Amino acid sequence: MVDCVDFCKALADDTRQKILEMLREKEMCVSDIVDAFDMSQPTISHHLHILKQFGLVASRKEGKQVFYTIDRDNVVECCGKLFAKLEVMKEVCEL
Amino acid sequence: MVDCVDFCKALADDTRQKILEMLREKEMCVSDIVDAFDMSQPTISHHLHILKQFGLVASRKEGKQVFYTIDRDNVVECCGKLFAKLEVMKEVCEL
DNA sequence: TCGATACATTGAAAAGTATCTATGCGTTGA
DNA sequence: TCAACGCATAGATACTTTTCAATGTATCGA
Repeated sequence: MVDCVDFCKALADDTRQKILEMLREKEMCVSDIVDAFDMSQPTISHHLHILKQFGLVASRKEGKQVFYTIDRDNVVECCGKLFAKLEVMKEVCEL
Repeated sequence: MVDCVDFCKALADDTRQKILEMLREKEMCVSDIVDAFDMSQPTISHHLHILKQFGLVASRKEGKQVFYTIDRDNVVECCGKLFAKLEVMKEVCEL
């Protein structure tokens, strides 16, 4: 679905990688994520938008809050594509 | 060695991903790579510099030419780190 | 219905990146 | 020794990205 370059662009930012790490653990709403960073809410929303646009996260609205989760299936698929492209699948899986 | 964000930044460009794909096959000198793109030689050198800086490729000088190769060990290590960070190692290796 | 809350969007400024032309530097062959 | 070749570096420009303050929108409770 998403191509490898876009996938890497989505990951090419420290804040976004940290957000993804947090979402590994559990679903989180925007304000929870904002609290974990020293950044404004619009900035976090911007990063969430990029992550969603490239399919790395999904969102769900519940009342006033919007909850984000990792779209694990798509992340797995993109990682697979990337590894195949770099021809390192075998070696990485042997790590 | 190289952190996950830098690794992704190095990969977050179409030209650089294509260069890496070409280098999967065989070692190549700069002018060979330049010939494969519709871009100036300095632009390609710029991309090679980024790939090298972040440890994705290595270079070797031979006379007037500089040959580039994938630094496969480091790429594998970075991919492993990234997968671990995203906690998708298991799923990707089952693809 | 109104104010407050949670989040998204807009617009602008600053920083970063990709690309080019021009130039520099090392190597080779004449 | 000099010209040509292969590549890197420098400097400039255009584009993209990150960030913020301000504002908009939907939802909830009073």
